[in-house]
Amino acid sequence: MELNQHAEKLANLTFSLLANCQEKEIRLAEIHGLTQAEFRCLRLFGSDETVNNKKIAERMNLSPSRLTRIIDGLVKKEYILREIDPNDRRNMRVTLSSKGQSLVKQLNKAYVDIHREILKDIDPDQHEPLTTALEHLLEALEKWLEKS
Amino acid sequence: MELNQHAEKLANLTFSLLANCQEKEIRLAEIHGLTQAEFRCLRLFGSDETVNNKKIAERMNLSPSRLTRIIDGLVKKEYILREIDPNDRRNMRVTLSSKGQSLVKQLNKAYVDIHREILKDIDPDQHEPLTTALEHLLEALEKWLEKS
DNA sequence: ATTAATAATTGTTCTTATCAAAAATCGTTA
DNA sequence: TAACGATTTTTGATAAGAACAATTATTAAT
Repeated sequence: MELNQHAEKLANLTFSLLANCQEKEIRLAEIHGLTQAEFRCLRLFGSDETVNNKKIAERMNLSPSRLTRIIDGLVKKEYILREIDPNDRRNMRVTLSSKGQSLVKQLNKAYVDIHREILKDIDPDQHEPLTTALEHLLEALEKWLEKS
Repeated sequence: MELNQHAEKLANLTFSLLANCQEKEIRLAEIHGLTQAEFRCLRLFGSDETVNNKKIAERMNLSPSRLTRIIDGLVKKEYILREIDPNDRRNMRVTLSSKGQSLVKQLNKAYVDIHREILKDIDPDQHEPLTTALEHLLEALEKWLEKS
């Protein structure tokens, strides 16, 4: 009864949130002259991390071949560097260029700024419960995805 | 200080939630033999609503021409009916077939079921704060999108 | 009665993404 | 050490997703 109503409300909320978050990502990517895929790819880089093509593909849930082209674009735009891994010449060592690093830093900052603005519209007493509840939600969601 | 940390945490959370929710939608669509677009389209139908092509396109943030093809698919799969609006013969009256209605009902039920399962993993005391906080988050997000 | 405006469709084109095949390299084992 | 199998990336072909422009059918307005 209570549970059902909350479940229903939660379902509608996540549905709307999903749509709005997607819209937000599109806007942010546009602002920086990147495609959504490029934006997501950069966003998944730790600022001074070195990974190979396949790892990124797994993180992004895309095929390696798709990743090759996305990285092609980011290399052409000079946001990332791609060189053969000397330890295993089958691998590509993909890293952020300095230009890429500063953009990622800027993107992360903008991303956090937006959420700070959003938090400003919410009663500070609710900040803590909001984040912890969302953590639980994420955890539960991941668990559901695993078993299905 | 406090605000910054919460903003950062919230940014990471919504980022991960977005990815997981997208994955969840993909899974659900697959289960029912629908494309993501078709799934989203059906999900946007009130169970006994009648709308025209353009309205749906606006709701889904897609072009009318794209919508024509999506609806083509759903008509072929016999989930919806499409007929000329007698009041204004330029319009198409798009409605759910009985088959479509039961599917939508089923989809909604499954959607709520998932969230009920998720809520089961969360302390009941947190259900109320979670939903209200999410409502605020959604509101604030919409406000941000409007002004940008 | 003609012109302007609106809704849907069709054809074309671009982007996004996958798959299969090829090329390069590595590890293992006969 | 030569050969075979496995792995990583890339390339080419192809399918699906989406937008845009042009077309058709209809309505509204002057």
